[in-house]
Parts: sequence; C-alpha cells; structure tokens
Amino acid sequence: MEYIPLKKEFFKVGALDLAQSLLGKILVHTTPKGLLAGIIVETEAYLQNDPASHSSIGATNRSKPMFEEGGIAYVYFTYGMHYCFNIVSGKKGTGEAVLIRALEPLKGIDIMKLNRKQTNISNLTNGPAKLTQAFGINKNHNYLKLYTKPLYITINPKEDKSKEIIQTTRIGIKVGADLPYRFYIKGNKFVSKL
DNA sequence: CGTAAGATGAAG
DNA sequence: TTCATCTTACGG
Repeated sequence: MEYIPLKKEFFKVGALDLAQSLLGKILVHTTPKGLLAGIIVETEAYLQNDPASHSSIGATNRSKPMFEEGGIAYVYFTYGMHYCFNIVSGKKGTGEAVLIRALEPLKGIDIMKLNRKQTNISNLTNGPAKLTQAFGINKNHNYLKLYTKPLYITINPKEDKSKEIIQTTRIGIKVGADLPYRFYIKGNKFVSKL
C-alpha cells in the first residue's frame, strides 16, 4: 500500500481542532531499518495561553518550534532519558502544538520490538515516550516538516468512520490538569494508561 | 492486581 | 528543583 502525505494546510488549524482531526490518521517513518507506521489513537493539545504548555512563558530555546507555522515536529527531551513528539499547529507566531500520546502499530512491528526491547505488542507505542522509542524519533527530528519524508502523516484509507472520540482532561501534568484538552478513540486498546 | 522509587539531564 | 515518563521491584 502506498501512503500519501497530508498537505501542509491540514496543520494550519488550531491545536484543539488538529488534536481531533489527527485521530485515526497514520504516522509514517521511513528508516534505514524499514518502514514504520501506526494509527494515531490518543492526542493532547497544548495552547499558548496554557500553564502546562512549554510555550506559555513565550518562545524559549526549547519551545521555539511551537511558534513556527503548523506542520513541523516539536521534539523535546525530558526526564533525562525520554523524547516526546508533538505536531505544531496553527499560524506562525502562535505557540501551540499537539502531543502524540499513543499509536496503534501497523507496519514494522518487528523493528519496534527491537527498538523498545519489548515483545508485547500492546506495550510498544501506548505512551508518548514509548512511541518515540519504538519509531526511533529523537532530537534530530525536531523541526522536520511532517508532510514529507522521512516522517509524515497520512490518511488512513481503512479508517473506522464510526469511531467515537472522547474528550477529557490531560494526564501526567500538574498545572492545567483541569483543562479538557485530551482526545482518544473510544475502546482502543493502545490508549495510554496512567 | 496495586503503589513506590530510581534512572538521568536540560530548563528555569 | 522540577519535569507533557517508563520500568522494575515489592506487597497483597
């Protein structure tokens, strides 16, 4: 099957809209080891006027990518060992992005198992730092355009049209935890726990 | 099942 | 000192 990248315009909407429209789409990474793909099943929006967002204090060396035009990657390093992958949304100058929290593995599952040193499929990509490890995403992917190779988002031709989207509060944060900026596909087994 | 703590480094 | 996290260890 051939994957066609989404167009740049897809990402120019606000983070809350993008967080929902990304659900059911496919994240593809072409790597030297092979092609990796997974369905996006859980996202969180981080806005500019949002105490939990890296952009809330303005553009810093770390959060700069969030202020670029929608459609690029914002990858940051945290807890001394983990990377998290965000998709920048909106117009240039607006500091917002969508955190990808969980995927459903589609292609390259054997590679993901090697990258993660795990054999259980349901423990490969069900968390923001797990999926970056499984996909081999790191600081080198910061600023990459997500509508071209090697890392891009595509339509899922087999997308379940009847999927139900749940909106609720974000997890794993202290401030801004009351804001309902988290979205996931109801009943999907790969949504992250807590 | 559940809770707790350690790993490890960059940002503020 | 905190942090948009994960894994392992241990008690029930």
